[in-house]
Amino acid sequence: MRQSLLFTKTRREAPKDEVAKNAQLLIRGGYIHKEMAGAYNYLPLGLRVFKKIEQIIREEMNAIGGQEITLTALQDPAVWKATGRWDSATVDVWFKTQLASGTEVGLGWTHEEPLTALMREHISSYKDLPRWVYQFQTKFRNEARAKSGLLRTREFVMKDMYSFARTTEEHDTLYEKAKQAYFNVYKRVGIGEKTYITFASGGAFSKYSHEFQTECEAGEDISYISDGKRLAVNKEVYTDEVLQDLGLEKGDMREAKTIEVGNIFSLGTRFSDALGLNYRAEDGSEKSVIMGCYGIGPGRLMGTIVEVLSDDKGIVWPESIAPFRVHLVELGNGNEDVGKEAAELYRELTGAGVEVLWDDRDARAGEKFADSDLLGLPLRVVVSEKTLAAGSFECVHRAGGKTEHLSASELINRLTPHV
RNA sequence: CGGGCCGUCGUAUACCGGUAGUACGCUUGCUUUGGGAGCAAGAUGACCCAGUUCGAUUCUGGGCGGCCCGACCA
Repeated sequence: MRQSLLFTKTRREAPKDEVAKNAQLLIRGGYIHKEMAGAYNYLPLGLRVFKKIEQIIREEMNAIGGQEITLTALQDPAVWKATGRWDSATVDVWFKTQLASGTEVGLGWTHEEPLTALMREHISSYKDLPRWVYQFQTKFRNEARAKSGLLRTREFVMKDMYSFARTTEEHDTLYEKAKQAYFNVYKRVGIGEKTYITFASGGAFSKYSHEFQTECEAGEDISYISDGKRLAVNKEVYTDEVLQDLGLEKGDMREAKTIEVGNIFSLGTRFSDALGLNYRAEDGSEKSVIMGCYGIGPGRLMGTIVEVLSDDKGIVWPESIAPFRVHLVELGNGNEDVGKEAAELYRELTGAGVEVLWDDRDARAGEKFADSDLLGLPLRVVVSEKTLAAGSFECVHRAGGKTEHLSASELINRLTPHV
């Protein structure tokens, strides 16, 4: 797309009320806009990144058999009362409101209850299991303190998946598959190396839950990482007993700040029993469905990626989630030939299926380069009188800064898959 | 939820109990053109409500909003 038509603009300075690096850079780049504390709007560039992250997650969930749905944000208190999670003393993040009639409703902060109730209509036999269901849906959580930009907000989209199994053994195989799918997601969005599966409190339903924690100074959590075994233990359960249970030695663990980028739980029959989600087994007996839940917030993931990968000049997007792969920077200074060359290259690249942001603005080189660094697209291709004279384009990789001089065909060859 | 700090053009900042200044951005013109240009001319601002005062953006109180530390965080 032509940058001159993009309605968002970059800013030289970050707003004073944002301290978190992810919020500062994303706001300066025009990716997001803060609506209020803990609530951010996604602007064109930010939405493109968000959608790409969402799509990667979607592909990985589909790969293990997930079926996508969308549940409502408006929640009927009845199902929550059945599980004891309607009371605000028990769950302090509820946003509650009323219908015009005075009937109380809640804004969903998670969806075990409504989905479990819904599945009663569709699961009645062992033949109906196992199943995976997931959604990308807006959650509302009345956090006492929103903070750290996209890392902790009051309104956010979450991919929440739920598994339904016949037995704990079957559940365990589903759970392991989900773990692998999650690893795939972190790897594909560029933070695989810094993300560790982490043992955390299992709550009332099982001994442990698993978190995916990404090592980062901006993190709210403290984890103890075993580099040798590539796993971690959340500080909340870091005891001698747990270490022994997991076969870990205190001396092999190092402390680090981490961001929780995913969390998966075994739910057992906590919800199926409370809401009556049962199935008829082969022997005719009535049994409870064994459930699991699996969450990732694409927005928090986006914030984490900015925290982990950006440098002092701006954002550094991995190719898989960059809003565009190529930043075509035209330094024309009114030279018509440069403009023509840029237009031609833009046509060729987009024709080859490469996403290009074309900086066709009437601005000086310094400003364009600074903006380009800030926006952080993976490859900057400069077209100018210089490159015209040289007969090749200057291509600079945002990550690492490597510069190459390539012809149009070499560039297209590089950017498109070979058949 | 406890504690602290803060609220001034679009953004970032300054000063002041008596005409609110600067930088970037924006508009117009000229020059400039490979790392956030220069000159000239413009437009745009005190969160809300009360109180003190001849006069409040400034002082006091309350409200609303924001950030930070802590607590909390299926």
